[in-house]
Amino acid sequence: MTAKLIYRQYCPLAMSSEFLCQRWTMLILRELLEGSTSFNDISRGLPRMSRSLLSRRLKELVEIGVLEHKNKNPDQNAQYTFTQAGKALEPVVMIMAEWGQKWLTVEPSVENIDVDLLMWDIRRHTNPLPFLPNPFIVHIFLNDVPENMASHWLVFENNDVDLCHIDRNFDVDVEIDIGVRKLTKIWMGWEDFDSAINDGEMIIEGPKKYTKIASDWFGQSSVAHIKKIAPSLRLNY
Amino acid sequence: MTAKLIYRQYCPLAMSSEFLCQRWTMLILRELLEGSTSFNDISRGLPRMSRSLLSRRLKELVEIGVLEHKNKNPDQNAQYTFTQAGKALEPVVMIMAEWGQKWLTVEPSVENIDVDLLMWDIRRHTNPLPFLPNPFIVHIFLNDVPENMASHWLVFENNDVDLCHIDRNFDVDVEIDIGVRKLTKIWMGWEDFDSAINDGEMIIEGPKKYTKIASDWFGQSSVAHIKKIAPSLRLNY
DNA sequence: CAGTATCCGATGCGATACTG
DNA sequence: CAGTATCGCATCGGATACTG
Repeated sequence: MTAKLIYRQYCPLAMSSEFLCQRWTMLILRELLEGSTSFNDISRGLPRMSRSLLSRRLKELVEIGVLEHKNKNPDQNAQYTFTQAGKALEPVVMIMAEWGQKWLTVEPSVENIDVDLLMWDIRRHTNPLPFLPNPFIVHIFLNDVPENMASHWLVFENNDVDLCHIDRNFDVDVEIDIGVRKLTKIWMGWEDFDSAINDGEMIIEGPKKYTKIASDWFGQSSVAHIKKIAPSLRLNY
Repeated sequence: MTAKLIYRQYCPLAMSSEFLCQRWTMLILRELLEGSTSFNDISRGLPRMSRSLLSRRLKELVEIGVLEHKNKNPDQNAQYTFTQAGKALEPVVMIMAEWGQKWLTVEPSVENIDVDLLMWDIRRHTNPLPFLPNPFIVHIFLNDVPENMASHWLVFENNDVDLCHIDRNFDVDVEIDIGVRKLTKIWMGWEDFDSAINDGEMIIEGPKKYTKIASDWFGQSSVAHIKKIAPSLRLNY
């Protein structure tokens, strides 16, 4: 490793931690696991990380042998992918995420939600079901953020889903009206999709055949299936 | 948390990482899992960590709710123990350790072994078998370190094992002569106990009924059972 | 033994600006 | 799009000294 070693123990946890527990490293691995491969996509998932630091971390991970950097010479399609050893880190990332999902309070994290990050995150977990029309347009209106950040369109097309922030005069199929914190909680599995509709905090309009299975095509976070512990037992990190 | 938040994402991996991936924190958890509960014992397992930082980290972990601090008022037997949430971190620690055990090269870590740390680590995994005499004294002589650090005695007594650095004129039952790096490798499961004896790098003397089952009472690291990948595939962290 | 307060120096990191 | 170099400051953490 290019960086200086801190722990210098023969214990494998210490060795792993020397680089895995560097700032941002676990989250970079998460981005890769979520499917991002390009520098800009990874960066988009880590908006509070400086690009220069991301560059350094990726380089370290490549040097160590966790990642590979392909197509870096031709100026097209450069991408970071896991090596075999890197792929083996998936359970490490997942189990740490699952622990957090189960044990941590959510209140601090839903203050000051980064809207773009949330929508980016949602998009990559949507399910372009064959049953849906092509294209299938969903307009999400966030009713509690500044107007210029409120509208987002999910464009299900050709078995893929695009995210758009500008109104292209879409022929909208389904309209969703919701607060950004509520949306986060639903997407994370912290609150129930249907009960949000029933209590009126989420308004969803469109042909019933699409709205009634909205939770299917909308998707959820990859840890949404992990149940949280009772609120009184949750930790305030 | 008293410290400032870095990631500020609603992602549970990010939330967990806010404190789990602080410097030294994973290793503190390891110490607790290895059975240490007192400040000094924990510190002994982390010789390169300053006590003031350990103090701060423990305080943070207590504040978050991962640890409890018992008996801190009376000046006796103060101890740190896991809460329910903290105990649930065991798989997180283990899986990260197991990944390291499987995938990382060992060469950097066996340069400059901290002898006291190794012996401390060995002691807490020894097995005081009922079959052994009481007391049962093992003298370990490290043949490649400065003379004043070479001798260590394991004292199996009353179903417990003590570690001693001073010759108390012990009535030694078993004598072990070995290099410190070789000892580390055997203890970590990186090399085989018996083959080390056969190739002469480890000399063990005493009644055959004790020496032939030496690997049983000597014990091994808690990740020694995880097999390493082929050397050519290992990562240089 | 079981910590804690203070001090100050190293370095990690973000901001900015730049290249191909 | 895909990074990299430089600069300067904030903060992290080690050393030291101290307390109960």
